[in-house]
Amino acid sequence: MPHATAKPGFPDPAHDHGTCLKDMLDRAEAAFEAKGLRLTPLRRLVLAEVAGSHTAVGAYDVLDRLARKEARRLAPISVYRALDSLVETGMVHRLESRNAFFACHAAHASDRRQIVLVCETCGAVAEVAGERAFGEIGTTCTTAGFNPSRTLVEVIGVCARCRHEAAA
Amino acid sequence: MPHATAKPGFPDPAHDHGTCLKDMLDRAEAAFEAKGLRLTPLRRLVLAEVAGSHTAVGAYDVLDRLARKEARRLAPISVYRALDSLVETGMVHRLESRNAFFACHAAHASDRRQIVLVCETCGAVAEVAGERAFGEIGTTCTTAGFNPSRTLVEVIGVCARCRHEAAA
DNA sequence: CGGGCAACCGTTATGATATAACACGCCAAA
DNA sequence: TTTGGCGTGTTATATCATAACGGTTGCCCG
Repeated sequence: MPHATAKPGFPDPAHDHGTCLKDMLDRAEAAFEAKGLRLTPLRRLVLAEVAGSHTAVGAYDVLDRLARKEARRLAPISVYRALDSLVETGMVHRLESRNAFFACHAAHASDRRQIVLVCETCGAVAEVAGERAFGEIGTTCTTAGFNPSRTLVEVIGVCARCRHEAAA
Repeated sequence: MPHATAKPGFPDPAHDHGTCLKDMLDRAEAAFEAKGLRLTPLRRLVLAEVAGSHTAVGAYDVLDRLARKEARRLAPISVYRALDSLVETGMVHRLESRNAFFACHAAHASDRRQIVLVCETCGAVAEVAGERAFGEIGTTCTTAGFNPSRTLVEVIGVCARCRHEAAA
């Protein structure tokens, strides 16, 4: 059973990230198509940078990395525009608590009910299904007479792997 | 029954905000004392600005308002330092999704298990108890082998009052 | 065909949010 | 009375994000 993940959410560090990335690009192709948008070379580059790791990256990180690879330096706005399109198509999410972006490896539905886990040790970001938690939040909102349009759940902590390493 | 609130969470617009503010300052006095910190004039001013409404305000909003009232202009860092101390004592929370700050009118325990509701129409911010939701999130984290240290739940939507007004 | 529209990107400039680094005064505890 | 932590001022800088305008491309549709 190759590439098995011990726990849901965080990736095994031994996983084949090349495959990971290729899958992302395939899904992106479809997602852009579905929205009548184009997955242009620029967007592809930005997506590749964001999806290059399982951590969240800032827009200017993307900018710097691309500058190194591409020899030309993009304007910040270009990166933000690319990121906007990637967020809009659901390929990338924004990590609000850090003003940063991370790739979505899950292809979840447009109604995102995912809990975002952020490891403060290794920086990895994972999404896990949060149906029950989101259900409770919805109930609480209803009780308060509040009509939610967007719900954000981000948890900062330590992932299983880092905790085990710390114990060693 | 004066000053009754129709729904928990959001304040009645007719409530006596002067009392509200005074209560805050009293609680602040105690909270700073308890942490061995001082509620200095500067911190008091910043708290008063943040607590002046039930909406979230940016650090530079505070800065601008104080500049108008005080005739001198503080450096941004001074406001941020004051805000840091207010956040540390729990008098003010940060609204991560907006890079802004709001006053905490609840005196909840240091382990904050509150859902933050943000009305996108009137800008008001309310906190409501989220025991069950936080419980579910905790369970999900455990399942994922994740050890949480800080959990953030922010819901953007429309409060009861604004919804009723929109219907009119 | 070709007019028009929407998406896309470049360029320049600016706005908004946040912190680094260093100096000094205050005050309370040793 | 020395010392050490807290609080603030000052200056400079880092980091995050968008406004406004112009030009190109691709595609739909008359």
